[in-house]
Amino acid sequence: MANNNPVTSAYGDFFIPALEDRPSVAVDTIIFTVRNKDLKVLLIKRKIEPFKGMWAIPGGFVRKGETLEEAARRELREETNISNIYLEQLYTFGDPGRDPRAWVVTIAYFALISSEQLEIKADTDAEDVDWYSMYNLPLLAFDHEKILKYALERLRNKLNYTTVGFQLLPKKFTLTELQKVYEIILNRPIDKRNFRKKILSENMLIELSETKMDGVHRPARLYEFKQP
Amino acid sequence: MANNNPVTSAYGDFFIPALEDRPSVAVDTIIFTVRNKDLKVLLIKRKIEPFKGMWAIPGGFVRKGETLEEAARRELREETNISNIYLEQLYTFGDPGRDPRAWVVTIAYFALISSEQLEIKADTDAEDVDWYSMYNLPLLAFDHEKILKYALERLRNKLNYTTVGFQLLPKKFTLTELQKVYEIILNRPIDKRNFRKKILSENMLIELSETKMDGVHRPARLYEFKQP
DNA sequence: TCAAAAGTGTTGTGTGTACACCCATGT
DNA sequence: ACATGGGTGTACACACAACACTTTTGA
Repeated sequence: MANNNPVTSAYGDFFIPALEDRPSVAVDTIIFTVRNKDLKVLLIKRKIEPFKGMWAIPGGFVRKGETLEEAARRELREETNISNIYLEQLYTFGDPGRDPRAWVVTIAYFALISSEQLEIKADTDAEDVDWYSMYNLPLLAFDHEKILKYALERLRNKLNYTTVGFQLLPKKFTLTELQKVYEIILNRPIDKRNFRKKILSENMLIELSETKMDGVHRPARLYEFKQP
Repeated sequence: MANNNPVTSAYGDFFIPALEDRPSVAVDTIIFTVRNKDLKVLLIKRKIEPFKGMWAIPGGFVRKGETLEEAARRELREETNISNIYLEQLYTFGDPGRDPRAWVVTIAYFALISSEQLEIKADTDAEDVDWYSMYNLPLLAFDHEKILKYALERLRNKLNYTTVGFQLLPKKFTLTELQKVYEIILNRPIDKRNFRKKILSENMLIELSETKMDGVHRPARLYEFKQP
């Protein structure tokens, strides 16, 4: 195919770009969880240049025949043991210089997993994969710091008008546990009475008859999220 | 290069997909404007198969060395005469079947232009390019109906917590004109007193000393948006 | 009886909504 | 003087924020 291929409207006249004028397309997935009173993100340590020794968001190239979301879910299964988790498209990053080796357009997704689902796949080298606090990030490769900041912003916004918060908890949880998730993500204390009033007024929770003992004090009522 | 190329983590081991395993990457831009008491979108009539005779969102392939937004702005300049307009990334669509000819991943943008900027480029064939009401769309090619619906939803949401509404008006405008923009996009009537109270309380407007006469009635005060 | 977290109500403040009349203009 | 859209204020409902004490448990 000629090198100087005409590139014009995709849907008017259809001159598809020459093979060598196409970017590679990847998906990167920011995997959030809440553990140890901290908001954690899964990162992978780079063993090769560029950015050798720095940390990166897990990702991989999209394969022929896959939807973008399928690619993200496949990568997630490869990094962790879990399928069927909350996943949402975040933003697409395509600046030509963002990967010094090649032109890579990345569709970023973010995933939320609960502490009960939390289990890194055995066959990934423990040295290379780790959870980092969003409030204490290591040096990040590529434009990944920008991507993480954007993901956190989106997560915080979504907390206020959706039910994403429940995705970070096991099936049964106490209201205090839910409140802690909100406090950790928003990084500020929340009033207990106001929080309970608001959450319960939304009618998204089923009050169970069970309680949970967690130390030398009054047991806490357990709840379930209404639509699993 | 071998046909059976390993495809793995983009940022761990780096095996970039073979040239023939890469999608083409396009940007499509939904161009909104408000005119004739209607929310309009710019569409292009397809002259070839597939979807010949149906209408499509303007778009084109991203070129080497461009950012995604630059590609969207370049396409916009090619379709219309205007640069320097409001542009925002919407969502990325990449289902393998969405274009029957080839694997095309499209990053959708949406643009807002004011009626004073509104001018379709002379060299585009008038038969093929037209403004359509969002409330009375023609048959759309590809997955473009889905994309337009998503864009409208985003625009409506943004109206409530941002200042995007001003992008659809000329520099100087009356409060009634601004209210009409809101009513047309949200597709419902708004109370005049409440609307004015809310808009003015946001302190985003400069009250000019000029007024605008528009018929046989009291002239209306003109305003400007604070940060152009 | 003590420590520790669970659980519970009231009040003030701000925001959204409903609603009706006078004003300035040209004919 | 009349038709037309411009311009204005008040009252109610609801959401959010501030704030302190009692309950249940195990040691």
